[in-house]
Amino acid sequence: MTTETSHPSVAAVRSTEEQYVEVIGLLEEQNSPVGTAPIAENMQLAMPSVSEMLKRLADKGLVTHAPYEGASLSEKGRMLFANVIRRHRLWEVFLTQHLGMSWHNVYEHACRLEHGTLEPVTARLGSFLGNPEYCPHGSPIPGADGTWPPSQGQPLLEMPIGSEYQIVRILQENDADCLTFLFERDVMIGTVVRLMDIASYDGTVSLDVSGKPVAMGTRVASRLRVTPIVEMRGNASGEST
Amino acid sequence: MTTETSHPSVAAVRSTEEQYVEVIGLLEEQNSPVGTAPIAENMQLAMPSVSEMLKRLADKGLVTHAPYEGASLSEKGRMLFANVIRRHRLWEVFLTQHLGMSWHNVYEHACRLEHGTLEPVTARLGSFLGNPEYCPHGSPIPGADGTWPPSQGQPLLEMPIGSEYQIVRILQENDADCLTFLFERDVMIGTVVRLMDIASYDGTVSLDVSGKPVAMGTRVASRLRVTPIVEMRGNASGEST
DNA sequence: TCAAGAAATTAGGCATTCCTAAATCTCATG
DNA sequence: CATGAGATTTAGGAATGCCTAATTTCTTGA
Repeated sequence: MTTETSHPSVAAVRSTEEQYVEVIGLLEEQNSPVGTAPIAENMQLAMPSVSEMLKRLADKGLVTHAPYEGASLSEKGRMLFANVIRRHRLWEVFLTQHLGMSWHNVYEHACRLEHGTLEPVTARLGSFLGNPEYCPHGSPIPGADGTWPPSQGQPLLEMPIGSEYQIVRILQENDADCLTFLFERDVMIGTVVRLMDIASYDGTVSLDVSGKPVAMGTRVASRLRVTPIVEMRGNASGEST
Repeated sequence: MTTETSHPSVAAVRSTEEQYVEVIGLLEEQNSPVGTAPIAENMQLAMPSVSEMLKRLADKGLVTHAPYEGASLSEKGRMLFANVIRRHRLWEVFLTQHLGMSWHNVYEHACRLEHGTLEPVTARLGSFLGNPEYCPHGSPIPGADGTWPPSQGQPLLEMPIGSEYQIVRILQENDADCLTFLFERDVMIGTVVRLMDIASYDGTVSLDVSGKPVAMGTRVASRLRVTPIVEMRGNASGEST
């Protein structure tokens, strides 16, 4: 903190590095440290490319990385991560709320915009949007100071069968195919679903989405985060469209 | 037009190439073809870097370039140019009108955003902004089809002395120092100025900006484009702030 | 315990895009 | 028409960031 940069987005941080930090940070939310393979798969790169870059990120102090043991974001890396995610998710909010784009395909566009967004624009974009705390997929948006709003929702698969829940978050928002799958079945943030069954054989999950049956595998279902809905007789709640 | 891309922003056009095309296109508005030196100066690069890239842009069919004779955008290059400028200036409008940024420093930010903006976002951003025809510096914004609105204004220096004019365009909006110079003297789009004098000795231009005298050299003054104001007695017109 | 097999790294290359230094071309002018 | 200044290109090299192929390390089950 001597003559160092105060805003990670401004200084000598290459756009490629930001992308790596973003992916590593997101993967680390699932399990840490992150191996080379998941990063390579996520970024559609060959493993040696990732291996090499991890070394360079470690040199820059953005990650800690002992060979054969995966990578974790350093303190500096986590600060950059929060900043990148903030930019990313603010753009997602802009793209959906103001440009009318659909939540299931804004990830890629936000990804492209985030790396060209310097701090003055980030700050003003935040104000313009009303400093939202959650992105269109329900994930938290770090504040300008790097603090995270609480994560919302509990895993749908851990909830008792038979009750109704409102979807408040869909994880792994960078998996476009998964989001499209859900989008086409009207499963999105705010949707009220009733958990009908989790098949003991292969784990297939059956939902009722405002009267329509929807089935999905555990891989998809495990990404849904919900809050319980208080059951009211005679009114199945009114947030379907 | 066989299996080619229809939108230049999407396909195999590198962001670096877009920047070169943008600079070449802008410089070509002053005089064509454009030499290696002005490009290098504008992009803050060494001349061999430009020379080499011009060869590569020529290979890609974006410019025509015979050695020692400067470069001009090809048809394909002009299409890309219009598209890049469209994205650039739409972002400038967004940054000033919606994020409240000042017209004199949005160029750089728009420059960073433009290269990450794919067609769906460009189209929706255009609609969101009401498909404006002019950027905050008064330059025309090409439409989605690549057609340009007419250029506005006439050179201030070609106007008769003593009359009032409204500034409708400031050229070379990528020259931040020049824009700041003007900004600090309240000379901007919409400002009404009276042309007081053009010194025959060194060409220094004297203006009256709502009662305040403002002097500037020809290099700056030659970038101002104005429309005449019909003189009305007893009302010096009311657009100063 | 030990040998697949999976995961990760090293080795060696390539494309992009920049640089400095040196050579070359153009053009105005004496 | 020769020449020197200035513009431009060529030559040679470096950093980034990706690749394939080969090697090394880790893990796990027989």
